[in-house]
Amino acid sequence: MHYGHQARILHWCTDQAITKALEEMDLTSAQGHIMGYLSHSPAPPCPRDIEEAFHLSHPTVSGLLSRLEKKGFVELRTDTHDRRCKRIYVLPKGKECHEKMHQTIESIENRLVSGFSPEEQQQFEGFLDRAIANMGGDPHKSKPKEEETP
Amino acid sequence: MHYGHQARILHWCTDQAITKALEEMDLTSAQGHIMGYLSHSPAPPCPRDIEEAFHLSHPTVSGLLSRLEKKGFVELRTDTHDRRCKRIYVLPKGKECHEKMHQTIESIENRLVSGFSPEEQQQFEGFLDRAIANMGGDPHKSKPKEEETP
DNA sequence: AACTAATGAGTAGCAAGCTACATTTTAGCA
DNA sequence: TGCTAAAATGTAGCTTGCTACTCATTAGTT
Repeated sequence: MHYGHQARILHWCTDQAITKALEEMDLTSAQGHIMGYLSHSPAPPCPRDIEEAFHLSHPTVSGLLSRLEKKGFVELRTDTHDRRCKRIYVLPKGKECHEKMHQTIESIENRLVSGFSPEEQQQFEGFLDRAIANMGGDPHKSKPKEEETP
Repeated sequence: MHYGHQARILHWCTDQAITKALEEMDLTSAQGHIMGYLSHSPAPPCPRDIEEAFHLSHPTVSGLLSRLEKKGFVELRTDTHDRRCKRIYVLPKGKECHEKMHQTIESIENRLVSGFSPEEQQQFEGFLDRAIANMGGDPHKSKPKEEETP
């Protein structure tokens, strides 16, 4: 009867592992997640896309991008068609660490469920999804079908 | 294959629920957890105990306690026998919210696993514990028997 | 008894999260 | 066309987390 605490601890030590793996690339955990997102984006996204993907607030994303820009991982340029928007371009320094980041995340995911049978992995994932749904769910993931009923 | 992300989301939305439930008591989530710990302590603990219980750093606990003291929930007094230590005393305003906090935490835990059968709850707890152990474990919980071998 | 170790707490300064407010630009409507 | 509403970003100021450093006090050693 302390699942909330367990979720907190699990998130905490997973984040520790990510932090440790990324620090040699001069990236924090939060910055690394954003770089991972950028590496899978077909077109340069705008800060708003980051906010929605990670459910973060405007100022948080703004600060993260400023620091990533200051370190030379990305560059922000105003969109030509909509001067309100900024587009996030990954610079060569940012592209260098794509593969390493991908490997890092994958190895951490594997480590988390090492010793789990395939059935247990499936059960665990199902339990997590049900618990998340019970708590209100991921607000940016649970409304994919609202446009079908105009 | 994204358990780390699920753990992050589960922790996030659980914390949202706690934050919302506590804000009418003028407590943040972090402050509420500390008040909960204090309400179960037989003797007034020192900041060091809080650090170990929540694996937080000195300055974090220092800041949290200052804010709790400024709001009138607790009072810090220097220990009579060891003048390095501070003792954390819960003031009347802090005691008022004990029961409500306890109910809040309990109802959130129940909500998290609502719809789970008793067997599923047990499995889920076991999976979480195994995943935590895989990631290195809770560093302040895994060394309880070191004093038995002097 | 005196010197050194270790321990508890505090401060400075940073990253990352938030709300609330301000600014600029676009979109839509009269 | 011009006025207002909405959208994207930015800024100010807060809480909460961290590391590195400093200070006071106790404990241990000689």
